Amino acid sequence: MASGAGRRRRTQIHYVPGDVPEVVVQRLPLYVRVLADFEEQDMQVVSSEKLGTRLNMTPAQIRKDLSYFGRFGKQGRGYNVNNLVSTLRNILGLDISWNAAVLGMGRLGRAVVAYPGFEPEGFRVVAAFDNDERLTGSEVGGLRVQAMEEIPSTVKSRNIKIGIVAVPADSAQSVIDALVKAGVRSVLNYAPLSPKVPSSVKVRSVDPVLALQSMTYYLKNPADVH
Amino acid sequence: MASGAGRRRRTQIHYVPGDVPEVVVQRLPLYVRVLADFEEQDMQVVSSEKLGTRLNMTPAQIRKDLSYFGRFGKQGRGYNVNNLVSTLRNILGLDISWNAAVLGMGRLGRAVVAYPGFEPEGFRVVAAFDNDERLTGSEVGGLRVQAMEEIPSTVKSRNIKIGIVAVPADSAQSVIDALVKAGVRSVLNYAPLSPKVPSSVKVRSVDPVLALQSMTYYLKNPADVH
DNA sequence: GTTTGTGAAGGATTTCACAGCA
DNA sequence: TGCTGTGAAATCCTTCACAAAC
Repeated sequence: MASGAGRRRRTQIHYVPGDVPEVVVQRLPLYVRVLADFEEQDMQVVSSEKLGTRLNMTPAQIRKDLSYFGRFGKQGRGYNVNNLVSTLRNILGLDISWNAAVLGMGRLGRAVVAYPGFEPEGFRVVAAFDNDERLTGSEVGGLRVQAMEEIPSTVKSRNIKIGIVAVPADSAQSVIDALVKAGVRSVLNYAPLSPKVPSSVKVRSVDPVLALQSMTYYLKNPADVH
Repeated sequence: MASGAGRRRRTQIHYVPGDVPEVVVQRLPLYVRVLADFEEQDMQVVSSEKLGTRLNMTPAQIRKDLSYFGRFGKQGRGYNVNNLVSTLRNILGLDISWNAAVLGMGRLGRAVVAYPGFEPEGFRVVAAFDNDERLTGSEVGGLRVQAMEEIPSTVKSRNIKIGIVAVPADSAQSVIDALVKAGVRSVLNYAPLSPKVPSSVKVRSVDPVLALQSMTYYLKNPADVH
């Protein structure tokens, strides 16, 4: 122990996970995304002002968000792009890759398996499940489709930490229950329902229809100001 | 004027759109969804308690949300399922159908055009756009792929109110600018960026990668309590 | 007895504004 | 001078708790 003496130690200190508001955690990936873009453009340093402009957020919010995790900036200069992006990736666990299973091999599940956007971000779809016996045993995107009964063993053997649920609404809860029982604590849910999970499990739902249905309110009631 | 005398008039009164918090509007479609399900099961009446159980929300929040729009319940009984679902549909503008255009005919855009979940909810994809000349003129899901230059005229002639953006990140902003210029005020964005739009325009982004990237935080830092 | 609708309280999140540092 | 980090203030959102209604 007795950590590094070096020069001035400035970064990496505090951050007690439990103290960080969930909204803040949900914004961190946005920061990572623009920072990665700035990095690609060989930008060395960036201010909260510039990040805010790019993300349509106030600079104060960005500074406050980052302050939950440490002190990463330099007064008068801003943030070192490379440092900040790699620190945030580390905080979020994006510096390692995560194995996921896709549940449901219908139209949507197949699209998810074929989706090329996960792999480059470190998410690997390593298993595919479906309850239809006409599908189990067949291949989808290089994966053998397995029966749901195999969830517990495969989750363990393949070190699966994330379940991506693409089954119909009426079977989603039972599939999620099975995932949770098998130890999965992160669920990306494409089914149109609000699943019940223990508080130790995170669910994020992706639902374009819900998104549309709240926008029509504003189409119907054009706000005078907003 | 001098509105209905009848018996007691209870419902449908107030609601000044500008006063309703956006979070509340975003939850209304959730209520519509469960109510529609209850309706299908021939349930006549439902309490905020039951709705809350189904949605993992407190009954108080549901009652408060609904109270922004009127007084729809009966003390001691609850809400009439049929009434409430149709009132909420009306408030949200879900009692009419909306025309949408899909922009970008790559893998994702094609999937969106083929997606069977929009039509039954009253969202019609009536136009498809792409800038690649090898695609324009061809057919995708029964739609002729049009060049982006045709956005203004087609938005008007086909009464398009919603743009669904499925182009790469680097062309998304310009496509959205074109939509906005053409009068579109609702954008469903699949591209990985935070687009800039005037405050009169609503954007909702669908991004499974962002959703995953914030869940890994909790995988990495299992909360003691939460 | 049950459940709504809602002021008031409480909690969470955002923004302000400025001391302090580069 | 320029910009961060952060307490304090302001705003926003949720929950409480209870009178009123059925």
